[in-house]
Amino acid sequence: MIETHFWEQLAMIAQCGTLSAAAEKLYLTQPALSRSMKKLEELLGVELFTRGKNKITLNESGELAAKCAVRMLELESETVERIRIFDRMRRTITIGSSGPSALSDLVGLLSQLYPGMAVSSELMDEETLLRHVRDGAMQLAVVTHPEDDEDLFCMKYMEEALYLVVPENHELAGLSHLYLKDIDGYTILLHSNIGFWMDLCREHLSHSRFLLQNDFETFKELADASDFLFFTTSWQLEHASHPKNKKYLPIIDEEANITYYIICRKKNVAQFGLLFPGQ
Amino acid sequence: MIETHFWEQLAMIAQCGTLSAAAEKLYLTQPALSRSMKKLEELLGVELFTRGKNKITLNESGELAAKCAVRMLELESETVERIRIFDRMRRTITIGSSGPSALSDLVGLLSQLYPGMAVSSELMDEETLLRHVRDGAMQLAVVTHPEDDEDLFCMKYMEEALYLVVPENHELAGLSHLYLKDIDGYTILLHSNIGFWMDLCREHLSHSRFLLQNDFETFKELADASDFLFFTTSWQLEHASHPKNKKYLPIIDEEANITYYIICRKKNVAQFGLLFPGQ
DNA sequence: TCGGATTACGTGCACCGTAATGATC
DNA sequence: GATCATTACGGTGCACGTAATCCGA
Repeated sequence: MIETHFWEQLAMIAQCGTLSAAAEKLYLTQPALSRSMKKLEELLGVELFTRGKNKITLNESGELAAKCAVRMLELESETVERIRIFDRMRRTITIGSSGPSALSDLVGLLSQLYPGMAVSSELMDEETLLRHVRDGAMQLAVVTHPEDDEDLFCMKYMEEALYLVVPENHELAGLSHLYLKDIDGYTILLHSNIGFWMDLCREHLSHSRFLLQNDFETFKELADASDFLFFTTSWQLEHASHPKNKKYLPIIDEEANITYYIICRKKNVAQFGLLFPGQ
Repeated sequence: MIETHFWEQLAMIAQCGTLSAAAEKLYLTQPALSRSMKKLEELLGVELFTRGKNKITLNESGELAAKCAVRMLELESETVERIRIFDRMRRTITIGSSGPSALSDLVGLLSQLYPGMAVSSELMDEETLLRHVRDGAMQLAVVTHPEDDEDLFCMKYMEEALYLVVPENHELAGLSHLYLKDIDGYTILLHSNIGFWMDLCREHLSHSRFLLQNDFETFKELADASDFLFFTTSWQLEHASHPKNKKYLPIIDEEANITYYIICRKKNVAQFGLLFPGQ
C-alpha cells in the first residue's frame, strides 16, 4: 500500500520538472525527496525515472504513475471535502418559513432544544418550501396553511395577528380595530423581508404607497421617530419592545390573522422528538 | 492530506466492528489503532465515532467516511496494479508468427538486440496476427506473404525450405528432390505446433496419415530412432543437430519454399531501429 | 561557478508496544 | 472474569535536515 504523500510528491515532481523545485513547494529538502522517490519505486517495484548524472526525468511508467497520482489526490481531497460537508450538514437543521416571526421563533426554539446543532434558516414562498421539504433539502418548514400529504407530517405551530401602528394623533387612532380596506391608500413604512405579508399588502393595499426598508435598524428608527404608519404583529409585540406613544390597532380581516403550521417529512419526525413531543 | 493507512484502518474497523478485531487484522495493538483514529478525526475535523465507555461505533459521518475509504483503497490498488502491468508491458516485446522457425529466430534476435526486454511470443494464424498488429496488441509479426498497407511496415525477413527426412534404406532415399504429391499417402511423423505448415500438410497430403506429437523431445527421439518419415526445414538444419544416417530431400513445390516477412505498425518502426537498420 | 542530484551521517519525533485503568457484560 | 476501549509511559525506527560530493551547463 502506497501512502498518500508519495503520490503527492510524485505529482509535484511531474508538475515542477525538477526535484529541487518540487522539494521547495513541498517544504522538503532535495535529498529527502530524492530518497522518497527511490522508496516509491521500491514499493511499486517499478522504475519511474531515468536518472542522469545531475538530472532526473519521468519515464513512461513515471508519467502514467504521475497522472494516476493526480487522479487519486483529486479523489482524496474531494472525499475529505465531502465528509466534512456531510458532517456539517448532519449537525445543522435547515428550516424555512413563509413568515419572518415564525422563522425567528422556530430558530430560537430549535437552538434551545438542540444546543449542539447549527440552524440554517431561510425565508421563501410556500411552494418552494414544500418542494424543499419533500426532496429533503430542508428538514422543517413553517407555512400558513395545513398540508395534508401522506409523506408529510403537519402540526399547528403558532398564531399571529397583524396590527397597524399609528401615531396617537392620527385620524385612525380613535378606532379600536380596522380592516385592510380601511387603510388602502395610506402611505406605509414596510420592511422588505416579510415573506407572505408582502403578498398580502400587494393584494389588499393596491392603492397604498410602501416605503420599503431593507435594514431592520433603519426601519425601527424611522418607525419610532416618524409619524408613518407601519405594521407589527402579535408575535413582535410579545418579543420586541415597541414605542409607547403609538396606538396598536388589530386588523381583523381573516387573512391578517394567521395560523402557522410546521411541516416535515414523516420519516424525519423522530429526529425532532423534542419539537414534536408525543409524536 | 490524509495518509492511506488511515483510510485502511477506518475501512477495517467498519468491516470488523470493533477496534480490537480490526487491530489484530492490521497487525496493530488496540491502543495504536485507537490513537490513530483519534488522529484521523483530528485531521478531518470530523467526529467519526460515537464512543461509549467500552464500545466504539461509527456514526453517520464515520459510515460515509468508511465507504469512501473503501472506494479510495480500491482505486489505489487498481492504480498500483495498472502501473505495474504497464511497466511490464513497456519492457516486453510481443511478437507472433505463423511459422515456428521464424518465431524462434526472431525471439533469439530480439533477445540479443534488446537484452533488457522480455519477449512474449506466440504462434498463430496470419489473419489474427495482422489484426493484433493493427490494434497494437502485438508489436511484431512474421507472416509468409508481404503485406501492403499504409499503416503497416513490411520487410523481407528470411527464407525457409521444406525437407523430407527419410531413412537411408527408404524407397525414396535415392531421389535428389521431390514434390509434395510424391509423398501423399505416406505415414508421416509430425509435430503439432508448426503453424501454417500444418495447413500445407492437410491440403497437399490428404491421403497421408500423421503421427502427431505434442512434445518436442518425444518427437525428436521418435524421429531419431524410428524409420518414420518426417519433415525438417533449412532453418532447422542450420540451427539444430540432425541425425547423419538419414537422407534430406528438398521439397521443391513453390508452397514449400517460404519467404517470411516481418510486419509492424509504421509508427512503431523507430522503436525497433536495431531490427530494421536504416529505416 | 552555479544549480541539480545523490550519498553520508546524526538527530528528533511520531508512532508503536507494554502496562495500567476504567467500564460493561 | 472476560472483553473492549482509553490513558500513560518508555523505546525505536524512520524520515528528515545538514553537509559533503559529483556532475554538467
